[in-house]
Amino acid sequence: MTSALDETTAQLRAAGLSPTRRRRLVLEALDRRPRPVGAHELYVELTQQGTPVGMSTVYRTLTALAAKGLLHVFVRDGETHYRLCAAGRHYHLVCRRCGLVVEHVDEDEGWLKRIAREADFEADSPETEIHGVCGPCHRALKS
Amino acid sequence: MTSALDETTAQLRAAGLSPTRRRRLVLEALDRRPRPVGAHELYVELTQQGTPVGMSTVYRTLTALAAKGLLHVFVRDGETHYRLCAAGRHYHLVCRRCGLVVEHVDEDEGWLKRIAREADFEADSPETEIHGVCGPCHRALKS
DNA sequence: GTTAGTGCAAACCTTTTGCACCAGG
DNA sequence: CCTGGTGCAAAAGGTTTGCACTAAC
Repeated sequence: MTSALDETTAQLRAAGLSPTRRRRLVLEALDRRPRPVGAHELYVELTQQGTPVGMSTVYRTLTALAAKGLLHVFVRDGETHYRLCAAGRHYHLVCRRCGLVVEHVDEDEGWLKRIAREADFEADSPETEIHGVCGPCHRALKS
Repeated sequence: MTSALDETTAQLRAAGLSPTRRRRLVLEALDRRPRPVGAHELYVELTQQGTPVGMSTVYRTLTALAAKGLLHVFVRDGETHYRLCAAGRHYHLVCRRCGLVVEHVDEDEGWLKRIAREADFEADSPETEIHGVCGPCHRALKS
């Protein structure tokens, strides 16, 4: 069966993008990644894996997917990185050492609302970024 | 009296940077800004105000001040922006419309610690970023 | 066949760097 | 003097764009 392929196809359709070969390959590559990827790295991966893609296609696809809300965007060392995102309210914990991003769902839904109210903000995007060092990296640094 | 000048001088010395004319001017310009400024904008401001400065000096000064912890760094539309920062634990609320950044001190010190613990992170930098729309912008958008 | 997608190369923009000059102690 | 700061111009990324070609319905 071709469920993986079908799934990316469905995702693209749901986003209102025609499911072309390149787009599916980009989405599949993203699907395998635990942490945000830069356009160039993705380009190299797809090219080496025997799928020639133009840089512009990579950029255009990533931009389109992000605009549709399928990807989260992170900036790391002056380079934009993208990662598949879960829907719904959650926070992002970003490791500044290895770049890992953990999506954490907080049970205490009221916290963000309270902060926003106190600061006179509409915190419409719950994708709050918390920066630090992930557990594995922290333990590696201590040793 | 020249207290303003003295103050930037003191800030620079405290940061371990010799208080040159250019650096003081950069710091003073930042002091007048409620929201993060990009290097180019700062360059234009200083130049128009009759103080010729090289772009490289602006960049080098901003980088140095940020490295010393005197400035917070934000990325907006692919351009790095800098703002004088308060010391101590606080969150940043960033308006995606006007770029305003509000520093909010939360009384509930435990929240961040709890999130970090649950996600196995060391949230060493309390300068968490919350994105949204500030009150004035939100009201402007509704009208 | 018509419309959307793609590749290439050039352009763009922000930021960094090399090097000669300058300033301040 | 001598060291660090500065300016200029060039280079270095990363990203976008114009245009001709291709592919999919």
